[in-house]
Parts: sequence; structure tokens; C-alpha cells
Amino acid sequence: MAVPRYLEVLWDRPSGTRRGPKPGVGIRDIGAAGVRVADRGGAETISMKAVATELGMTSMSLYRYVTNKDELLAVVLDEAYGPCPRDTVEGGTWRERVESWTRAIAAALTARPWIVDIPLSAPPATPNVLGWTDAGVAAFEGTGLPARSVLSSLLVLDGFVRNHVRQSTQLGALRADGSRAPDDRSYEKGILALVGDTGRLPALAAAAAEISHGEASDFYADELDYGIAVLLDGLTHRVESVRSDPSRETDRTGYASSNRL
Amino acid sequence: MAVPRYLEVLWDRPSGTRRGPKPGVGIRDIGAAGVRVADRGGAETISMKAVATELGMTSMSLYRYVTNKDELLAVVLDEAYGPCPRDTVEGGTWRERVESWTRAIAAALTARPWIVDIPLSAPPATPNVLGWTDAGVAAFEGTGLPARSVLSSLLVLDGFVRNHVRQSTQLGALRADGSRAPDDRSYEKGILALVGDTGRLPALAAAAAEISHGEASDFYADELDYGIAVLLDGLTHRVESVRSDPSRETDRTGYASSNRL
DNA sequence: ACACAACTGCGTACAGCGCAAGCAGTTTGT
DNA sequence: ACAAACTGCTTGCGCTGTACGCAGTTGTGT
Repeated sequence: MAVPRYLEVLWDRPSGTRRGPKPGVGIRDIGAAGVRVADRGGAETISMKAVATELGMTSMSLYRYVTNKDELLAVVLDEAYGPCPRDTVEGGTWRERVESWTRAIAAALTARPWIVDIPLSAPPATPNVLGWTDAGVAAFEGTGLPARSVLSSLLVLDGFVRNHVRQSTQLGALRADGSRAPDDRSYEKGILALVGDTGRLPALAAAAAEISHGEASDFYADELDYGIAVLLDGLTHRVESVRSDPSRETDRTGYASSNRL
Repeated sequence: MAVPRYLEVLWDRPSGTRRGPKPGVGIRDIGAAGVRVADRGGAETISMKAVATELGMTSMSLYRYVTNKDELLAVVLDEAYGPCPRDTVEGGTWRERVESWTRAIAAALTARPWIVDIPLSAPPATPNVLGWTDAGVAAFEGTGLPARSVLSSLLVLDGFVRNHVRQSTQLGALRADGSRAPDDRSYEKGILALVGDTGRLPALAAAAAEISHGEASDFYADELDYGIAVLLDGLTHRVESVRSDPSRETDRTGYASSNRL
């Protein structure tokens, strides 16, 4: 189970001298080409042919750089994320750092909403993606949380942001080019129209009714702010409990609920 | 923008009398067939041909029931979720209800991890999916949270669970058939091997090192417990602040952070 | 200098995909 | 009786990922 070649190249680890013609393109070029393709037509337009054509090659030439489409997607994904701006996790309290890290991820995903549609069968171990994780870990410095909890926290934050972006796109509040649309509440109204007269799902119908006759709002920003606030409050609670009882630092059973399913 | 026909049928809304031969299958049969296909080979094996063959039809016959693959996926998804067990949101405190709702979703997704791999371009307005949302809204009854916040909370919870299941599958801690594998920490060790000698990403390398020489643990359960605990703590904070200051009930600017990006 | 190995890029080929169009047979309303 | 509406099917098109093999280029070993 050696490290795949495209990863060696991405991490700039030269593997001795190479014979044969110089490669016509670098992997970063491939990633950038894929990003250009996806920026135009979304994640599902990333095909071997499309990326190859963008580079002026044929699709089969691409297989000299990646062994299959999954690797191509990983390369494109890494390029799409780009490097994490490290100043987002410098200075301030841990809570400020974590919040700004989370908002930086949200900004990156918002700029290219198709990122969350890329189907990957394994977490990519690429420089930029891991760079974001590294910055996230750094943001939690000084909290006293054990490493495992820090990574779990990053997963929670990242999961929320990813779902938020996906939902915003699906509801039309976020356009493919990253610009935002006003919330016309058509979704809530559609739910009302569909569910209202069936008599089923009374709780949801009531909620939809309550929402649809309020004043207009910015779905994207409101949702993001709410989620981040909830998550940070939860993390604060966690950090404070670890600080008041440092014996819990390596004991994660403290928060395990009794009714595991 | 009328309601698509497959939705009308899913919601049992008969549309007058129909001429011609009786349909050979019902949509629920189609959904069940799709679930059987995906149970065998994952979400990406759900094709028109595969589902049709499972039903003893040709692929083109399926188009008499759904207009495109997206609708087929929505039908399969609805069947895969199944109805929400309503007793999970009855009795107890709101926190207990919300926790058991979240764990019920986790159980449903864990039983069929391919659910999170289904690519949908719009949130499905199908009975079971909306039924889960309805139950989630009901779980929040009595919290005093405004409807919009309740839906936002459900999105946060659902987003976490989805990402948790995806991550568990990708790391090998959750198998395709829903059974769980022990955490061999191969991912952390892979990260260490790759990042360790590059010298970059020191925070992540330190975290991976700290994790990989601890005792073995159950990634799936630990991660799920941690996330749920963090989220519920955050929601509790939210509920308490609304209760102590009911004027915030319809004012969501209270938690908006100052540094929107 | 020369052979060989390694490498790049390309052309061809194949199975599978989503789906458009059209056709035969069945059921219903008029 | 007749037409409208419906089901299930066959055929076909353009697209996908990728296996295979070949020509040309470059470095290494003798």
C-alpha cells in the first residue's frame, strides 16, 4: 500500500531522475484545468475528456498523470480549495480563531459550490486539503482539548459548512458562481402547498406557515450564522468542562450518552 | 411549476380515472427495487437499467413512472429512509427527544451508508423524507425556538450525521452493509507517514502522532457521541437564552457574529 | 556509439450510461 | 365503434471511463 504517484508529485517529492520526454503539463495545471471546467458547468462536467481538452490533450493522455477519475477529482479538489489563509488562525481567542477558520472554509466553498458535489470514495490526502485541517488544529491550540476531540470538532464544523452550502445551492439561495440570491421562500411555500392539504405532517406544516409569512431574509447568511453560533457554543461548553476537570482530557467517555442505539 | 407526477403518486393523490393498461408496478416497488440494487453495490450502481431489470422491465419502461434519473433517485432515497419511527420524538425532555431523533437518523443512514452518496440537485419533497423533518420539528416542541431556528437546527444535526457516516465509511470504520469495523488508525498512520517527513503541517502531524499511540477505540461511536454532545450543548445554550429573553424569539440577529466574511 | 529501458502522448475499441423517438397492444370514455 | 390515453418495448445516439497497443523521445549502461 504505497503512496500513489499523484500524491508524491503533489507533495513535491521528486523520485530520482526520469527518462523519456518531459511531461507536457504539471499536476497543478491539471487541477487548474479541472477547476476551470467545473467553474463553467459544475462538478458533474468534470470528465477525462473535458479536462484533457482544456489542456489541449486527449483524454488518454491524462492517464499518464492520474490512474483513474478518482485521482483526477482529488487533484481538482485540492486545487479548488486552494491554500488555507493562515492569518485566519492567528491571534485572538481560540473561539475567534475557530470561528474565522470556519468562515474561511465557508467562503472557499461558497466561491465554488460544486466542491461539495464531488463524489470521493476516500478522504483526499492532498496538501491543500490537509493544510486546511492543519490550520484548524492550530486554531484549537490552547483549548486543552485532546487531539482526537479537536479532529472531531473540525469534522463537525466542516460537516455543517458543507451541508449548509449544499442546501443553499439546492434552495437557490446560492448560485453556481458563488453569488447569492434573495430568499423568495418558494421552498417553504412549495412545502405548504404540497403538505398543507394532505393533513399529514402537522408540525412541519405549522413551521412552514410560520416562516412563510415573516419578512424576507437572507437565508444563506442567517443559516450560516446560526449554525456557527450553535457549534461554537457547544465547543465552548466542551472546552470549559475540560479546563475545570483536566482528568477528562484523555477520557472521552464523559460525554457519551447512555442511550446509544 | 406544477408538482411533478411522481410526487403526486408518492403522496397518494389520485388524479382522476386513467385509461390504458394498469401499471405493472407501483412507485414504491420502484423505490424498493432501487434499494435492493444499492444494498448490493452502492449508490453508483443505481442505474435505469439495473433498477428496471430488478423489476423485470426494460430501462425505457421505467420512464413511464419517472421522467429522469433524478426523480428515480428521489424515489429510491425516500424508500431507503423509510418512515420515521415516531416514538423517538415522544415523551421526555426536548433534549432527549432531539438526541433520540438524531440517533435515529444516524441509525437509518448507518444501515444504508450509500444514502449519503446519492447526488441530488434539489431537496426531495417526498413523504418519508419530509416525515423525518416533521418528526424533528415535533421534537423541538416546547423549546420556544422560532420555526426558522428549529429548521436550522435540524439542518445542523442532519449535516453532522451525514458527514459522520460519510467519513466513517471513507475511513473504513463503517462497512457498506452497515456493520462496523474496528479502527486500525491506518488513516492517522498514513497521514503521519506522508506529512511527518515533509516538515510541513506541524499541528496536524502532532495531532496525528498523539492519536496514533493511544489505545484503540471505536471511531464510529466516539465520533458520533462527541458530535451529538457538542451540538446538543450548543442548542441548549440557544434554548436557554431564548427562554431568558423571549424578545429574541423572532429576532435572530442576537447570535449573528460581527465578522461576517 | 549504440542498445535498451523508461517515459509521453495518441488512436482505437469496448461496455455501459441516460435518454429521445417511435411503435404495438391494451384499456377507457364517448 | 372509435379515438384518446396509457404501458411496455425496440432501436439508436452521444457520452462516459478506461484497457490496450503503438510511435516517438529521452536518459542510462556498455
